[in-house]
Amino acid sequence: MGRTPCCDSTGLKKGPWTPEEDHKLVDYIHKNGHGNWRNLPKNAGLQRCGKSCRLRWTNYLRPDIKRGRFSFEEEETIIQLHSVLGNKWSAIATRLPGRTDNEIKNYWNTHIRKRLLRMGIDPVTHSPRLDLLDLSAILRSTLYSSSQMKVSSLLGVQPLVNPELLKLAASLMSCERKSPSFSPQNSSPTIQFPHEQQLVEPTGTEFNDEWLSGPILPSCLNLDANFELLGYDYHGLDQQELARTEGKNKNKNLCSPCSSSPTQMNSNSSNFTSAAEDEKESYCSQILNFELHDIFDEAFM
DNA sequence: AAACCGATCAACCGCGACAAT
DNA sequence: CATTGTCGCGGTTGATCGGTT
Repeated sequence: MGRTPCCDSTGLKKGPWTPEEDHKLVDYIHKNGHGNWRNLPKNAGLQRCGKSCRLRWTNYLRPDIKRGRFSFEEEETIIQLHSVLGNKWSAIATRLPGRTDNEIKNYWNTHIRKRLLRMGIDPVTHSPRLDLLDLSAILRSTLYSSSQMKVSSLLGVQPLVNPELLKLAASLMSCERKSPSFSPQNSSPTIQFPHEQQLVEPTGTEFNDEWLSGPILPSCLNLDANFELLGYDYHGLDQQELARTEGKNKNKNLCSPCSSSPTQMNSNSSNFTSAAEDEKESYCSQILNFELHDIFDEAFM
């Protein structure tokens, strides 16, 4: 590329638009259409670059723009689409009539992203941030129980903890240790549950205090097998775009634990109040907890 | 009242895609 | 095929505002 940006010309105004400039731009586009953005400012009598005019029009002055807070359904749609399309804000915007890509992007970064993080959901992968879960507590009790296993067997009673739990924990640890530089871009690990994989029996050298006190859960867990069951509604998505996006997102976990059919929730189209946001957060947390319980139930029982 | 801080969002910038030459 | 020009996208910035200290 390397060509000069269109705004290089000196003397062109930058910064916030005045009502007069807005009026000029709207008036010109209503009469002539925008046509060539590069020539538009000159023809419209604006001291702006075409790029600035296009942005002002598409993000602010367009008559079909819906302003105001995002509705419950809109936010849910954004989360669902983001889990499929990633940061394809323009693609997401085409499915939200009246909303611009810029508006959606801002809303994502200022509201949704933070809420997902608070809920322990990775806003990039839409999967639970298992690195935040405190498995150390589980492991401590497991370790304690494992030491009792021999005693239990000697006594002829069943151990209190499913030994598979211990195996899985060991597997998780070795996963973390083997790939400390793991990133979603260079790998697509999927957790292998005990019935699917030969697990390494923990030995005395593998379990130590460092493990129990350090960051416990590997970031390489991928629970997509379970989260796919949440069932996205892909209806209405352009299949070509999906295919294109899947190429870029193939290493990501394309699911959203806090998605659901809008009808399952409060279907009022009311805008969010802080209370409503709390309600939504709570709702999503419940789903997340539910799913996590399912996962661990399935894995350990 | 003033300073500080975080949230919000309009606007900018750089770059890639694609069409035209 | 290479170069040039335009458009649009996504990341980032910075002005503004409201709340808190």
